[in-house]
Amino acid sequence: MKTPTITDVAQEAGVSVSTVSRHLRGDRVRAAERINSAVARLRYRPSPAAQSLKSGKTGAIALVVPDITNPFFAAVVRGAESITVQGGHTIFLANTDESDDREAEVVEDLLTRVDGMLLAPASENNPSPQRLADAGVPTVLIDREAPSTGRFDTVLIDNHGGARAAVEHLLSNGHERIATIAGTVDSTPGRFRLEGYRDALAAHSIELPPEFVQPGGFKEHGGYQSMLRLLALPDPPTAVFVANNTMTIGALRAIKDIGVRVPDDLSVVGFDDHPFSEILDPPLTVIDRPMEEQGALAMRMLLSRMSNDSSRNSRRVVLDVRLTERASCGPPRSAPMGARRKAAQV
Amino acid sequence: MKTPTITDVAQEAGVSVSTVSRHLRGDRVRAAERINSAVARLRYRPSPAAQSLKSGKTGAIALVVPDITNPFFAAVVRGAESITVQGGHTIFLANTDESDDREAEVVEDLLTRVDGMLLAPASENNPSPQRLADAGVPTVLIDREAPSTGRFDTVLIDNHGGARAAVEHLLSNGHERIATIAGTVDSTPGRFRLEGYRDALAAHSIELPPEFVQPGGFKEHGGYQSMLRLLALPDPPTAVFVANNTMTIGALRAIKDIGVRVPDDLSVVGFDDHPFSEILDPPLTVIDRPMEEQGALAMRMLLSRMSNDSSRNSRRVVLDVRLTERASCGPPRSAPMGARRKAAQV
DNA sequence: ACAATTTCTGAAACCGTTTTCAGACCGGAT
DNA sequence: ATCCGGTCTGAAAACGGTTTCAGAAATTGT
Repeated sequence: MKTPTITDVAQEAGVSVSTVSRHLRGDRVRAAERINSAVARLRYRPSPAAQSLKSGKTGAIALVVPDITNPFFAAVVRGAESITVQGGHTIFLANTDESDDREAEVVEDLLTRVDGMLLAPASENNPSPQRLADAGVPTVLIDREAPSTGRFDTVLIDNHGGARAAVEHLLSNGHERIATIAGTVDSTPGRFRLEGYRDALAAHSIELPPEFVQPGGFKEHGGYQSMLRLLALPDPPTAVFVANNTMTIGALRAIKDIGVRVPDDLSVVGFDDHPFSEILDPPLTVIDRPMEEQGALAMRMLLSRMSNDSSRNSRRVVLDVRLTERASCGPPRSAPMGARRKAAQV
Repeated sequence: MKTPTITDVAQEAGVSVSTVSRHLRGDRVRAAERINSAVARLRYRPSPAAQSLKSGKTGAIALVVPDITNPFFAAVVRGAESITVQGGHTIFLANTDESDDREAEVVEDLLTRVDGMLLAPASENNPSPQRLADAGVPTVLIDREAPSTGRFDTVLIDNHGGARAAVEHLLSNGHERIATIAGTVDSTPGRFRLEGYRDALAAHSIELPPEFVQPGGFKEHGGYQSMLRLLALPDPPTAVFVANNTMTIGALRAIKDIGVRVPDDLSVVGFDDHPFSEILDPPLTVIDRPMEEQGALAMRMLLSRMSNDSSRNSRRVVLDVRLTERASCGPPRSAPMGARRKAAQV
């Protein structure tokens, strides 16, 4: 009934604990057969607590994300897992709900239980990465940068370019009154996607009222509220760039509630694909990116950081994004004919 | 640079390790102040490995689910977390991808690292629960039963009743040619939802060809394939009950690809709500259930099982479901006028 | 002021493993 | 037969905490 220890195995096999231990770690040992059968008979499993006390290693890696519900992070998890299977590390997954406080708790707790951490910080002025650095826990940041940038390996995507491509796409459809529902501005993707939006408009010398930038906080409810506010504007936008997938769900719900038609009344581009994007009516045009690869790459960098000399310079990788065109964009209602024709050709 | 140990703290504070330990566990101690400041100065954190080696407890609880991407399980996680915050347990989340093999690995690995486990087994003939019982790990099953049923605390929902309600709803709309896209039949929800479907039809003395039951394996791709097959039938169904949310996404994609209209050509009822259900066109009618509550309840049962005498009889809780009516159901194309009128009244 | 009682303290044992250190054993060469 | 190098072995010392135990210090009562 009680969990068997290595001592029980040794006794059962008639050897010393040292011999059992050695056999289990792979050394040649004369009593190999007897030990094997003792292990099997007793259903012995070494205690991770004892092992990690001795070795200082835990055999685990933490993966901390702001929102597991988001298919993007789910894909990151899958990507990371696919790499780790061989490495023999257990993955501990944790959710912070886009909250700095929750993240601090989670990180503080996991700190001592893992050999390394993959972290997507809730915001950029978040102390967790610094805390991890102080504690000497190898860390790779995913999708979001840290205050003391440059000190951490980081796997980003081209947020600025993606946002810009989204807006350019709307511009090429003849839109000028283009609004955005932005994420949390103090997170990397939130900040850069907003900048990309602004730069694209600036490049075309388009100036818009400040209400055309609505904060949505990366959450569905925020997307809903923001879209309601945009549609309530006296002179509403003809197109909207929504800075992530969950906010897009909320935004579309608002659109549906109000009774606005897409793309006739309003064109929409989202950021990050989602299984539902294709079955919407109309199917959603989005900025897409290699999600699983982002997770896999981060895990590879972490493993390398954990095994190799950990003082090598940190790397900052930026992956490309691309526009997946579906049917949620068209010419604006009151567009000049030139733009209409151009859009029709696409 | 090296992680400080309790010995370092003791030295810094000028007391013995025992005193430090006692203070940290809450005993009254004279040098409390000095110890506190030493702890702060050294940034000391007790080693979980050492603690758990001594105590036999790990302070962690595992939560193993077949698919984190599924908003249902995401909600369960949230529900479970909301309970555990006070209890001071860390949650380790793990994903098995609906695979018995992967689950066996994960469970085997987590077995020794946690004090208790919340498990949603991939299938009913899965050895993991037995393994956990043998190892003496307190376990609560979520949403799915185990082979040696009755030996485990379990939190289920009324799958049979839900499926039956879904089919009754379609029947009351005048449908008779009602198909189903079933989940994995050797899992609890898969099995009972299929039975509920069959019993509802039997109660109305409706007999249907075997092709009207399509296996979808709870995955999106399966839902897609199944729906394609149903629509390719020489005499296709006028309504479909899809046994979970991810398969519904696939099914709707197939419907869209083929060009069938909902609900005009085909009525659809899904199982489990999803953020996207409302923004679909038409919005989806589904069987809904208290997801977070299911997770919270399971966690409460696990904590009680872990603290109280663990030999009390096991409990099996079944939560109610309810039909959330939206717009994806209508009378069949060729329905008799009576049914049309009846449906119109709703 | 002294004894009886209570509170606090440090030394040491222990949890289950890995690893170092001598030494036992083996086969082969002399 | 003896000595040698190389394998293989068990005893014992860690790893970093908690807990028991006995004794020291503080508190109380007289």
